Amino acid sequence: MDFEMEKVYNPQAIEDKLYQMWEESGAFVAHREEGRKPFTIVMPPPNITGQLHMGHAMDCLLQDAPIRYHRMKGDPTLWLPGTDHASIATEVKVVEQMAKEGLTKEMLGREGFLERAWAWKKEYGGRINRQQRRLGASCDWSRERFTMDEGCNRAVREVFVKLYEKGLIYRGNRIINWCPECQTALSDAEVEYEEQASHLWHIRYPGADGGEGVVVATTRPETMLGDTGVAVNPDDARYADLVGKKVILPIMNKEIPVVADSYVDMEFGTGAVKMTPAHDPNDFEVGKRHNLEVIRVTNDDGTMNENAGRFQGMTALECREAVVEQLRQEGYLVKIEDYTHNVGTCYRCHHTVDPVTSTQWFVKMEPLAKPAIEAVRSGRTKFVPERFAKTYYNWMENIRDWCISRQLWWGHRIPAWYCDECGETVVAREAPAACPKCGCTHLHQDEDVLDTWFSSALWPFSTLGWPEETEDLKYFYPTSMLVTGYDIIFFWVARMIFSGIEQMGDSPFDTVLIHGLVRDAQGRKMSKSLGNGVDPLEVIDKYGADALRFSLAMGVSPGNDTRYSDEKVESARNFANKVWNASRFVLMNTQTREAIDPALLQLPDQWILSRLNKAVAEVSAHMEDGDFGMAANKIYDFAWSEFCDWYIELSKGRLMGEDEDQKRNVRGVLLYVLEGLIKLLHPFMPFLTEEVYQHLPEHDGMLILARWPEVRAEYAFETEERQMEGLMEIIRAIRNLRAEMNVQAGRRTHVTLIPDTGWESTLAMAEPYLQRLAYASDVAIGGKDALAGEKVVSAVCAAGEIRIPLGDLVDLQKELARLEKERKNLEGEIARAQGKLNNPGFLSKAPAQLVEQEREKLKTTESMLEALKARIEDLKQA
RNA sequence: GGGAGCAUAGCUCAGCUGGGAGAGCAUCUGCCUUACAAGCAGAGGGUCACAGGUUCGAGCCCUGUUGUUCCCACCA
Repeated sequence: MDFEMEKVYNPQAIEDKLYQMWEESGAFVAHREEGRKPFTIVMPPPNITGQLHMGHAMDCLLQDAPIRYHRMKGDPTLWLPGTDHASIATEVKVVEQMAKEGLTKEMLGREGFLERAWAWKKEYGGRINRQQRRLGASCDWSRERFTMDEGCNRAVREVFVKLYEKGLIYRGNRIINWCPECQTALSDAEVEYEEQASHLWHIRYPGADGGEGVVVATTRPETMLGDTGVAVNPDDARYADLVGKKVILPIMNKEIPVVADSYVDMEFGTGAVKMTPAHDPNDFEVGKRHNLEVIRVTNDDGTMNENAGRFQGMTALECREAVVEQLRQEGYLVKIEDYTHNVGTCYRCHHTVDPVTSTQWFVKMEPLAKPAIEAVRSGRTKFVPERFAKTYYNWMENIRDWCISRQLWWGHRIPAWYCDECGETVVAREAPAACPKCGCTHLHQDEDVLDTWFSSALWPFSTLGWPEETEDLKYFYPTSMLVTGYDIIFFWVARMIFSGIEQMGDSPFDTVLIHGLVRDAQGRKMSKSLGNGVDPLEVIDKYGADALRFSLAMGVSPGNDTRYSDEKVESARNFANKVWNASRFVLMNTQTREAIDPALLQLPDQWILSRLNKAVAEVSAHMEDGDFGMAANKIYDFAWSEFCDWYIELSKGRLMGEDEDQKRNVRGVLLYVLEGLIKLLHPFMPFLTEEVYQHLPEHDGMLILARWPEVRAEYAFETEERQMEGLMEIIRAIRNLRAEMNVQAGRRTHVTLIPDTGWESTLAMAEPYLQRLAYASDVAIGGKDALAGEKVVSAVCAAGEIRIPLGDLVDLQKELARLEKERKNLEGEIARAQGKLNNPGFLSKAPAQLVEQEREKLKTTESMLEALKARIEDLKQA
């Protein structure tokens, strides 16, 4: 051996070095090759708010594996990385950071605040890049983007102006979700509903004519201060007389009308609903139909405003208590019921959101949603697994206009200017010099920024240079695949699809691969508040990046959640070590590359070459389907259970033997199979496999640039595979006999084999393999009367019968019992096979191949049973 | 209210278009066998949630039931 491979694989020693080698070599950089279809993934940009978590590690693996696979297949391959400014999330973090220094946004001003935000971006954006490198992400850093870089800014302004000019972006006063904590509007998607135990307050609004009036039920009594009407169902006989009349709003002591609207459900509550158009989307709609006044009673910070009278300044909850108390005192409170309902909360800070009327910018969704739905329905873009398309349709078909303005500073400022003189609104790509209407130069820009998802929606083409007609854009758009979690289908996937269709004329992806969440060992969501998050970098420090990656791939099925556990990573780490040591073994014996001479191949060689062929075919198919869990399992199985457990052991005899031709040929096979194996494994364990590749004799550069293995027709050995399986069964049976008889591990025993018809030549060459793998001192081929009169243990396999003379170790009764048990097994199997074959339905309807297979099985089993019975008879006579 | 997922070995989960139930971990037994004790060999362990149905044949397809998780809607 002309190098040192440590006995235990040590990832820490090599990972950084290899990543640096790849990056410096330019191996990750994509090249356009006209006329060839590229494989492209645009990375979902992580937020710059913090560091990567397990979900990112999963994301990373599920993109890096197919990227590396396609690169090895020789496709022009681009994985474009980047980060997201994450408007509201980052702003919250920066504000928190400032608060520790006693600073507020107002103290710094817009400019000063943005400076701090950019400093934050520099620090955390850089940190995320380093973390991705540690995970082994083979993305093209030369094309790295940021949602607020100059190109993305241009794209955002371009889209905004185009949609505005088409009438698809408008400004209006409507009900929106207001977060009093973040002090900004939110889109519907940014509101999370949480179930809360609360009450249903029944309040009497007496008639203005001195009548009884109505009793309304509400979950938010404090909003009554802004009530401007009461609605009942037009078909409700109970209130027919009241419609058109007025009732008195308690506390405020003002008259409000009773209106009839079919929105009201007669069955619920009292059948009469108080109308607060300023604070409820449904009331707002009803109010519009009946010309009800809109009175807002809260401030932006969530406290009550001047319209709340003596309650001004209280928080909503304080106000609720005070209002209820006054109602009680004045006799208007009829009853209080326990009631659980869902309360909308802000997805960033989880404070209760306040639905309020407010002037904001909106995207008109219906015209955009239609073609986006069609793109998926027609199959242009496929969701994998398919069921997520339903989630997508469901959302898109019921979509409401998208509120895109945010009262924040960190983000893309809305490209709208207002004339101070005439009030004209100007939407433009660049700041206008003068008002186009009145010609004055006194214009001020809209203070608000855009929803962070507005820029994310453009990511698949803004990153490729749009609105510039760049070569990259022409060549790489539309992209091949999007990989992301099911939690952001609404936020992001849907919006990218309609934006791509609107701006580029085509959906941005061929496939949307959806994965599940990584949960903790108990199946809980990883979260900061629970403190159960696992830092991928700590896992990498402890077990290596390859182990983490492989553990994420193993046993996952597409779209399903997985649990993280140290045990899984440990198991993957053990596998890495196994492959490392298998490589070490092969390389200890291989200084040069030996050509394989087909004429010299023996049964085990043919078997492993044929098995590798099948592994290559299966893994390739799974990589194409995006079923990386299946691919990883297949590789694991092939590497460990076939190559290591069997072939390496089977190779040792010849490797250490005298036959130079065989020695050379076995080395050739070992190296060929090892090389195939590490190539299959490379998308999952890039570091380990590259390191091994670097040690291969006469290797051609870097594994990352090497070609994906092929299925080779000359290495398809069906018959030999079956013969080898027969031999393996014999070896397992001997090991089993020895274990059951408590034969000392080191003690070699004579073995006699009695071949079944057709197995003579296979068993004739079994001796060296049995010596090495089954502790045989020697192997004799015998007839039915072999070892007659000796104390033997025996077993029957498909290939033939095994007899081992064990002298005094043999307990006749025990041996008989064992054989009887085996006989029962065989008889059971025969009964099952016969049952099938005697069933006319099976014979006529099952595939012919299957029937034939069943017949073969029956024949073999019958033959085994016959041998077993004879053996039992012999024993009984003795 | 609508929709989706899951229910398989003690635990975590695989199981492709229906054709004799698998892996990892855990457990038990024996091994430092010259790649690997992060290992090797052997063993035990399952009414595939329940009830029907389709089929020659069902873990897989259909219907229903139960339990469980999630998403959407938001009747105050």
